[in-house]
Amino acid sequence: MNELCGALLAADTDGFRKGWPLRSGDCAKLCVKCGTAYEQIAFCELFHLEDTGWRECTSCGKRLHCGCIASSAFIELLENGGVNCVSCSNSFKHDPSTSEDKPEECGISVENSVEEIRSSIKMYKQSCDATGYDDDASTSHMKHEEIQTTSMSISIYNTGVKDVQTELTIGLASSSQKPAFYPVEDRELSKPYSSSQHGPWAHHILPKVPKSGFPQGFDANSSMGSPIRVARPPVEGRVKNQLLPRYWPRITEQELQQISGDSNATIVPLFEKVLSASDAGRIGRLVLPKACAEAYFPPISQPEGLPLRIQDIKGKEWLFQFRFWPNNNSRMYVLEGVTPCIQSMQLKAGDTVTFSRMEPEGKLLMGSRKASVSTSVQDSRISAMHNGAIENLSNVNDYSNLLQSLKRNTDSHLNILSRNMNLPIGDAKSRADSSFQPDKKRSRNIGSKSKRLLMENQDALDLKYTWEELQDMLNPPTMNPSTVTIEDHEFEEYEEPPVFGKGSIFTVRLSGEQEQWAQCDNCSKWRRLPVDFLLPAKWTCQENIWDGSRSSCLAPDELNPRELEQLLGMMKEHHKWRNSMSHKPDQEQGPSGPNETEPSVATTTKHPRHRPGCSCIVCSQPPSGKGKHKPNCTCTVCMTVKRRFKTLMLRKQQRQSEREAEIAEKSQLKLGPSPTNKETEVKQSTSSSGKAQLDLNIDPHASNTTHVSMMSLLKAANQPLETYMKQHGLTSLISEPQASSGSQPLLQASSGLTPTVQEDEPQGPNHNDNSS
DNA sequence: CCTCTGCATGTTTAT
DNA sequence: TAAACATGCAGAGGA
Repeated sequence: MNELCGALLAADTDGFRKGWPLRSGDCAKLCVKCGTAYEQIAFCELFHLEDTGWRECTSCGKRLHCGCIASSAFIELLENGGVNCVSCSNSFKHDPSTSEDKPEECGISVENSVEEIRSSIKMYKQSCDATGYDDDASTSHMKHEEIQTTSMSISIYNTGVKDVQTELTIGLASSSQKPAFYPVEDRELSKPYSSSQHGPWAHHILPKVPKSGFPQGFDANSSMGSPIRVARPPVEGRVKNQLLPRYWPRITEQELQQISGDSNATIVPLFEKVLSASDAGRIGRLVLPKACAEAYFPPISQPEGLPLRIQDIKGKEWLFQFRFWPNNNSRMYVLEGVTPCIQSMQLKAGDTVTFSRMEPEGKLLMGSRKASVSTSVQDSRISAMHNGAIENLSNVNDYSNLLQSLKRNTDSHLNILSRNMNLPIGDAKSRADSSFQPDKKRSRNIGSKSKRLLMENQDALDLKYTWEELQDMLNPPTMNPSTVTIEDHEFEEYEEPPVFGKGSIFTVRLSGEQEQWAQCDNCSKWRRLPVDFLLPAKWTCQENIWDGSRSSCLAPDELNPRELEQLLGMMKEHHKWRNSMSHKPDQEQGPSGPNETEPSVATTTKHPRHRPGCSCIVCSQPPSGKGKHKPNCTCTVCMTVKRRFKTLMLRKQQRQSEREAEIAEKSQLKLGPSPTNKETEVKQSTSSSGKAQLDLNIDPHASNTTHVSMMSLLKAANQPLETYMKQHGLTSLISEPQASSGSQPLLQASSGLTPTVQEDEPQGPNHNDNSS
């Protein structure tokens, strides 16, 4: 039976398609011609139920039959032990012991009292009277005597609360005479999924539109911003299933008016598609969603297809070739010859083309929407939210949070985009706009299909963060680590995970002063920071404690556009340089540091993985000479050094204890010949080298230390590092042999302006020698 | 050599 | 895992 449903319901009969929200195939599951009931309800008039339209009984696993059950009220009922399916009227009383449903028993079917239902219906009717909304369409199908069950959705506007749409879903189970009423006005707002997938406007289910335009009672100039109609397109023709939401037309009032012009024609939005790079490219082929093509365009049996006339919003008629390619036993529909039209509309990848149909003549119409419209609408809605314009929404806080989260994500995305693409934030925003899609699918994976839109050139690819760079962004947790040994490798173990620090840019002024630049996560302005400041994952102007005049997002940017461009250019060069370094791992740069091609970004000269701000033990070492930190300095760098130094001391003591225990054990046993000195040496060397692979804190003096008490170590660890080093005649935390071996010399940046840094990583085979 | 055309293929998404 | 879709690509044809 199901296979007939879509086609039959598509018929313009009995007013089924007169009402906008209640359209054939939406909630109705009866053929309007024959009255046959169909069990499958692909959709309810609730939005976003396509993935929850079927719901299994939590006890028996039996599938219930109405999309309405996805509403929170219904789920609640379900969880309370049972529910009447508004589709088949069967009630399910769950018996977990038998895992069998008992249709003959009525479960908790309806929570709303009859009075509540009547009241709501009355409210609905009053609303219809007040707004002129004609409910014929919603009720006409009820005239069918054969109808046993159905459900309908009613959208009510301005029912006492300004700009708030109250959406009611009424399920009628006529056979059992048990109407089920589910107020679901909170549902959309409380479901992050909804908005993340379809944008914050997605919950607007607009009632019917007599012609073009929005229903009476809907304030197009309201603080809700530009009204966008998001409606599932009609189910008709050969479409077997509902279209994917991403193709649902989001038509603005302005667009509707543009399309319809002065005519009295009714505009039926069909579908829309975000242009891919291929679509917008010169090849002139627009790939049509299969379901849309088969649903709304003329049927074609030959690959050659047929010419199709489509009128744009300016009234200009375009002739395209609508055809298909055989593809994997399927078809791929394309509209050929769209380049002139695309160019005429000045569309590019990321923009959206919309397809509508003018009724009654059935002429196909083509509209477009620049990608930025979506964002601006979103923003306007956000600002509306912030203005409290819809504060009466019951779940406004959640919704607002959601929107702000969305915006944050967007901004964050823009920041990354700006950073990665070497673009001013405005340009990045522009590009992001072109790819911004509120669909869950797209937001879920920015780097997927939209990647092709975002990263169009090699430069952008070059600017992706490398794994090493990401490592640099890992800020160490604040807790002291414990040390675990796994297969001879020692690891610092933190209770808290490391966090990603924010990326930043390091520069050196002509005066020799080092600078770090970071971008505010709120306003995207670049702020100057101390070079040794470890950026957290998120950083805003408010945290700019070093420059009171720029500790607010309102403060002007310190960089003019040209300087910003230079800064980003430096970053780009820096990336390139680092990439080239990463491709030549064995090739060390000379002691003079970076070559001519290296930008003036201050980095270590020997190891591209390190830079000022890096938290590794080497980079954390306070700079010697000029700018040396004070012994009691509590800056992040010094604290990190102290912490690691303490770890080092503890580990040294532990190792010494182990060694002593081992010797004691051997001397006790005396069972076999003692290993020769050489063997012992080899053994220790092997063991040590094994650990040294990952040990950042090897103290070369450990082997010379005969006995160190824990207390003395702790004492040493707590005293200023300089004091300790002075007492032990140390000039560096790195071993003297290491420092003098020539394989890992102390290095200065070419400019001599970066902090003294040393490698803390194994650098090839020689590394083991240094630590043994 | 360039463009067009049709198909193939890899990627992403839905089920 | 299958379907949908974006895009690559080889061959044909024309400038």
